[in-house]
Amino acid sequence: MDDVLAKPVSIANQIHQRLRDEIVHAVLKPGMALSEADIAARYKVSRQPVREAFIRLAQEDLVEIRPQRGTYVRRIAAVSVLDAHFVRDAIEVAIAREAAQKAQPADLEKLYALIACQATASTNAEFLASDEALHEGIAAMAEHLSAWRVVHQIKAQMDRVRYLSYGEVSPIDRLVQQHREIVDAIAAHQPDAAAAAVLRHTADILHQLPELARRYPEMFEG
Amino acid sequence: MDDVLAKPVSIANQIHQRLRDEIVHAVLKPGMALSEADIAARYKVSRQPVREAFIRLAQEDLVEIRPQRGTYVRRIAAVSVLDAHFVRDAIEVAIAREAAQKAQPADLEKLYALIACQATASTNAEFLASDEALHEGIAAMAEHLSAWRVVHQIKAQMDRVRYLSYGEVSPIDRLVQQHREIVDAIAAHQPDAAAAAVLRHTADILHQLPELARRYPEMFEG
DNA sequence: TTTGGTATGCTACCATACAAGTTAGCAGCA
DNA sequence: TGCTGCTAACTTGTATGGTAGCATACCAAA
Repeated sequence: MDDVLAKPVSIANQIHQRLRDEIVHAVLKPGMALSEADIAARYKVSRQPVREAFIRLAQEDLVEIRPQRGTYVRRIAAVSVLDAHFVRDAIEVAIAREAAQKAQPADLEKLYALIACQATASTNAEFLASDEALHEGIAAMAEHLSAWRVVHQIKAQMDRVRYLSYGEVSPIDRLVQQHREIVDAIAAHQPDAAAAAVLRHTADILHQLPELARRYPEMFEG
Repeated sequence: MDDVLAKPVSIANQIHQRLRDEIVHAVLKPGMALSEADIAARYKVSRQPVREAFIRLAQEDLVEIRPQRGTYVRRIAAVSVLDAHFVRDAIEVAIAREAAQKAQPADLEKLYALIACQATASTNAEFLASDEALHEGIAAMAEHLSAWRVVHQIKAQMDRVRYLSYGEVSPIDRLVQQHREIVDAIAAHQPDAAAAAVLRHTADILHQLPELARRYPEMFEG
């Protein structure tokens, strides 16, 4: 299954993807200063493609460009996570409802395969990758892939928090079980049940938020 | 009421805003080729800020950058409009529900003022501006402004169609009436009624779509 | 007529140089 | 000691030149 955004051709695109990953995975910590010149030197390229990568990241709200001052990895705003959650819920519930109506046996098999894959995932990155693939698969089934692209972008804010919380708060088994409930409801062509299952699933991260903000205060703003 | 994205400082930002407006208002027609050099010459600036504006537009799906080939105003894909509609519905319905719960008298006055303003609008641009202000105001009341930012971006795809259809299909009076029903439901603190009103409102454009695609085939793809 | 190679002019992409603004730090003075 | 103001070292923003890739037109050969 190809990634939803696959065009790693130009240098600017490559820099963008790498920086995006590093920010989402919290390798580049919130609040950290990023200099065009520094990144350019690190990757042995000129400032120009780095600059263009920064522009993309800024539009995704992952960095903040302060003119003539510097570019900084955005701190995680609790309100942003809440709003990201709000938007994601709205879209994914709608997607799940349509998926429940359009579900085909062949598609369902793939989803269950992904869930099985999750259950045996050994690393957080591995789990989150198949997690994303699952949600994307559901969107594909509902024939709303470009709606999923919106979620994908929004999700970056939440994923930063999820990487912080790996193994600390949310047990994998529980998430896998929630996934199973979602797909079961879809397979049974029950839109309401699917919507409810999605809500239960996405609600989890919100409960973790206050604890995480307490534990990693320097990564949050406000 | 400030616009949701107000930072027209750098040349790149100014170029971006102007081009965005011209694309959304269909001054720059779908399929038209945009050259960095041409735009730079038109606005008497260098190619660099134009290029950065193109990058922003590409991320908003308003232009398509084909490396070493050219940059083109995206044709309107019917499926994109459908998906834009899908996402917008999902978010705006959720916003309306929360607005219905959090509505304050002072906020409601502003909304009714906007509706009155719409009823007397003489140009399409004027109407759409206050239309946007109304929906943004509802989002502000629901305390989900950043969710509205997502809608704002998505909406660009639909607005291009709306500008095509001015005066031809959708009578202003009808839209204003729909707005009134939405705000009435919110004022009455009835989430379900508000959601239903929003759905009725946003459904209109979908009915216009086939007719518009028939009338302006060169602006659509597929 | 059709096919294939080539020249030309276009494009976006990248590197480099310069400009303009901000900030931190330190020297010097009250 | 504490404040003021300058300087120097950053930052991003803009301009410009050169390069590689693609498309078209043209011409020659089959």
